[in-house]
Amino acid sequence: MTHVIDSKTIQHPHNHKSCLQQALHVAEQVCHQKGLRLTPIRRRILELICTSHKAIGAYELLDIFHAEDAKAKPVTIYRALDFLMEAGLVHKVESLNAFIACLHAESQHKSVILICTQCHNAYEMDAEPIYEQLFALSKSIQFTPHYLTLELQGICSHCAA
Amino acid sequence: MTHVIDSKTIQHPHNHKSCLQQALHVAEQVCHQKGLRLTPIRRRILELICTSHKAIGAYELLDIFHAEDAKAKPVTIYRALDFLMEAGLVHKVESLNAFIACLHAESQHKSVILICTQCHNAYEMDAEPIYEQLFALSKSIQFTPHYLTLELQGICSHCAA
DNA sequence: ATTGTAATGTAATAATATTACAATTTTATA
DNA sequence: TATAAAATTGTAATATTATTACATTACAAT
Repeated sequence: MTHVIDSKTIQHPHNHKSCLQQALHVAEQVCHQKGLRLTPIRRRILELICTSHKAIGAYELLDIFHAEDAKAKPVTIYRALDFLMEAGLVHKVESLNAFIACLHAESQHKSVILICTQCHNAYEMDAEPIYEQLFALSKSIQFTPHYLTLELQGICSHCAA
Repeated sequence: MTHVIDSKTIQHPHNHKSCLQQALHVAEQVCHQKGLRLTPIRRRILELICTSHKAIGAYELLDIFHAEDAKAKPVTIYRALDFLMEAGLVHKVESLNAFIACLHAESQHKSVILICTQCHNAYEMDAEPIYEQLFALSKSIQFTPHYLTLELQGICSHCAA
């Protein structure tokens, strides 16, 4: 598998096609199980997000999708994103105002998002113990926890090497 | 101390004036120590942020500040915010695109921001052990950690009661 | 006093996200 | 199968958040 490399868009070696297949397969299953409709637009937006290992912005998605479907408008993308996030298939990276696919959508969502500030790749790592501790800590001061935003910026192993 | 209460702006009892004095005093110290200039604009913006226990948006700040200084433009606010964040006096709440004053600016910044989704108050709680664990965890997979975004949404004790 | 640096003024615009309402498609069921 | 209800998509407009570029002023160091 070859990768296009430039200063702004570094792709580390990775079997991209299979992780896309895997993600879409899981998405189908999750939606079927939850009685949700993974329509062509929604499926395609998910595909586009999966195809990038960087967090991708709504208007980047729009640029790509609009080339395939001239009717697409900002709200087309945001609706699809809302659906995909609601379904747990996509996460918003708040510190980037951008979106990543959730590669373990079928199970828990107690993860930290690792963001490389050099190559801009972003990926999730399980962090359930962190959630447990923070939730416990917050309950100890009578704060009822609902949703945790947990994003770590740094330099990934590929870029450090 | 009396408080104005409405459905959108709940103020829990709190000695606001003293925490404002305290924050400004610390800000002066921090800036002096670091050789930074807390100009009137910067000081006033910090004051406005401190005066709210909710995270406050840049354009909310602009509305208030513009009434006092008709020359104020968006970039006036963003410059002051950049300075205050750089100085460690203010934090951006990424999940709200809004800003809070750091009430322990003189010491460490390893905290979690607790955001009440009912009254919208936001405050920091020390979470150093969480930082240590996450940093250790990320290093164990050769990810070099630089900056952590840690924000917990939920219901505060006042609102739960 | 002079000069370099930092801060502010001013205008324009970019980037991100939402609202409102109409049209169409899908689903459920009469 | 006809049809009503619900969900999805189309379309336009606009709101919200943030930045860039360049001119001017104030400050600090010599």
